[in-house]
Amino acid sequence: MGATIKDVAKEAGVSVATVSRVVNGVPNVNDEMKAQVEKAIARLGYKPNQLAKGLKNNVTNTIGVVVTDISDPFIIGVTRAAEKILRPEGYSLLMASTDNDEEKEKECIDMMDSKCVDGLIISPVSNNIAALLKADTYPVVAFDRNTLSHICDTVYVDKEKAMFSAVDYLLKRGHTNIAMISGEKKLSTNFDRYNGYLRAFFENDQIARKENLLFGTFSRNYGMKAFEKLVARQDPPTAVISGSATLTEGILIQAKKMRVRIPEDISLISFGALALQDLIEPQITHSKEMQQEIGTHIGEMLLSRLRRADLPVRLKVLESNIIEGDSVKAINS
Amino acid sequence: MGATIKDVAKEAGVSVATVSRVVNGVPNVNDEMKAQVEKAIARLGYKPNQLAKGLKNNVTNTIGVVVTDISDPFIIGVTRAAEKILRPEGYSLLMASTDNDEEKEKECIDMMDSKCVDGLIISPVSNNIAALLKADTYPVVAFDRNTLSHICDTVYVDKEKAMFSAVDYLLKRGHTNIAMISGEKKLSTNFDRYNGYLRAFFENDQIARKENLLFGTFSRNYGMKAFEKLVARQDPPTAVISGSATLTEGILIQAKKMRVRIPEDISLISFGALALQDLIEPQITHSKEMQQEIGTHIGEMLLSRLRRADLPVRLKVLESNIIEGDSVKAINS
DNA sequence: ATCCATTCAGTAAACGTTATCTCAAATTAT
DNA sequence: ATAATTTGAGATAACGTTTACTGAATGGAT
Repeated sequence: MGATIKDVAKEAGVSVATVSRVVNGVPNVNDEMKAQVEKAIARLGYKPNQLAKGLKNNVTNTIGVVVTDISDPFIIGVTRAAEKILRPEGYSLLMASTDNDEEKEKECIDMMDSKCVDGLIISPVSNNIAALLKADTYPVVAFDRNTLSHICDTVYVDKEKAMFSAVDYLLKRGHTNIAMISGEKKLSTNFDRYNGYLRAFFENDQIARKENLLFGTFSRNYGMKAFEKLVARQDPPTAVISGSATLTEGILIQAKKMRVRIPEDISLISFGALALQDLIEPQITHSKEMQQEIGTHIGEMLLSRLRRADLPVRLKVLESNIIEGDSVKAINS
Repeated sequence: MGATIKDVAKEAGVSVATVSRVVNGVPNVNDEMKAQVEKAIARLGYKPNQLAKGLKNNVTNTIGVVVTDISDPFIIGVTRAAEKILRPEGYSLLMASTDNDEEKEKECIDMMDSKCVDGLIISPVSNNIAALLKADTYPVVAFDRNTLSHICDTVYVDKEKAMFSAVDYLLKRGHTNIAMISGEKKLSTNFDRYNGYLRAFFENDQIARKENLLFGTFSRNYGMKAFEKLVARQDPPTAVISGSATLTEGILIQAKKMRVRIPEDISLISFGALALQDLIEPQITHSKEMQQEIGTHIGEMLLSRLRRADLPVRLKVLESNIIEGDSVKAINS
């Protein structure tokens, strides 16, 4: 334990109230005394205890971040962008991974709550945490899911539309046997993808086949396994849409291993670019992940709500375009 | 604010002391009363306020992580591995990026201090933060630097040896014009690289040239710039050693752009593998980064010291081998 | 010279816990 | 039946802050 306010008071020969006033820049304190206190503070290296401050003032200058995995590249990109906004305002980030486990997610939220964070950034797993998250009590910003958009501020990319665009793009180029490989089925973001997929088929007067929709986890491993399974089918798809950059990595590794050429044998569209896009053949046609934009919006939404709690609940929907590469082959007759 | 211990006491018709006893599993409390209190807790959804607990007990169950950039892949890998060890023990991570700025680093440490973290994980920037970091007051584990190894527990990879191995490997294959591209010159990890580089030349009876040592930042951008500069020289190096995976990415991108073939035109060894190693031609000869091992050791060291403060200061040195790929061409006569 | 504002600094209660100290009641030993 | 011990639960101080309240001293207006 470092020096406390009491030590400073004694050292400077004043009361603790005076020290507190000096520290917090409250007016009505004599210049001479102020100088004396400041000298004592410097001498003792006094730093106010944020725990005590938090207890008294209900302010911790800490923002909780509850996500599936703090080492997921997409999550990190988002978090880092949010940190860039929040740190200059004095906030630091308390991070916890849920590993896509609803039980752990509940624990994380409870923990954040009992550590009295000033706000929370969350990409929810469970579909019924609305009750847990007392979003009316403190600022909460959700991202990458839209299940909470009526409860708390939310920023997400319109995945329905992005998926629609991707499927439409493929259908227009003659593909109809189009597989989609994505993460956990229960996530709203995957329900959106599903809807976009169906709508594109519907609008193009084509029939979607349910065995072309593969859900697993957003991991390199699942990308490999799912792709392997697809290729082994009697009627392998002519095109695959990958739900995340991590999945795409797995798909590409597996394709290389099985000597499946992209796009000659199978076309590919990815949600999210690869970290090393520039070095890889072919360039992958993809829909932008927009980590920066998402993180920045999260930071700004949180700040504005920290300043004014009575704002209406906001929903920021970002749109993602398809960036063309060379991973799609047209197979029109 | 949720319910406090007082509310629970009132609800259950007992004193706060009794509630506290129930919550903390202190014996000597009547079963009937205990049941009553537990019911009240459930009814009110009471969760102990960690701020108050921390103030009273000097325990926050929070570990600070002070690193150059929380979005650096190496740092994240390490942090995530440490989290895997620490979370099950009830600790969460408070993270802050220093951006390699000594001033910011000081602020981060002060902040962690005033937020009363139970321990600190740090990869220091400044060479004289020993005074700041009261490592005798609370557990500190440093990594990726060895400047603090006499002050606090440290885990790092022997970069001197790794660099020696890399340079030796190249010299033995006929290279003598060997460039090294690395990050910030002031970091101890780069001084170690420098020493390893020189020792390899010395032991092989070769002369090292100072213009072959390039220091900048651990970023993709610097990798590109530095490589461009090297290639443009009158006597471009026949081999390049890259100080990190991020730098290697930049180097490869630049090489492709300039149509420099690896290893035909220039050989390459990288500190750290690429995320997509498997997809890239050629396979890059590299020295393992060992994020997992580092993070795990950090977590374990921290835990053991949290349990026993009086352990001697420990230094865990990991060794990294060269993994051969196809990015080095022998040029022996 | 008296009164009223002002300015400044100290006292103490409060934030939500825990733990020590009491003390009453219940149990055991005589 | 009484004394000695054990058990169970309440009151309260303390952790390090902030802030409303109190009050002394100064200064200006009458």
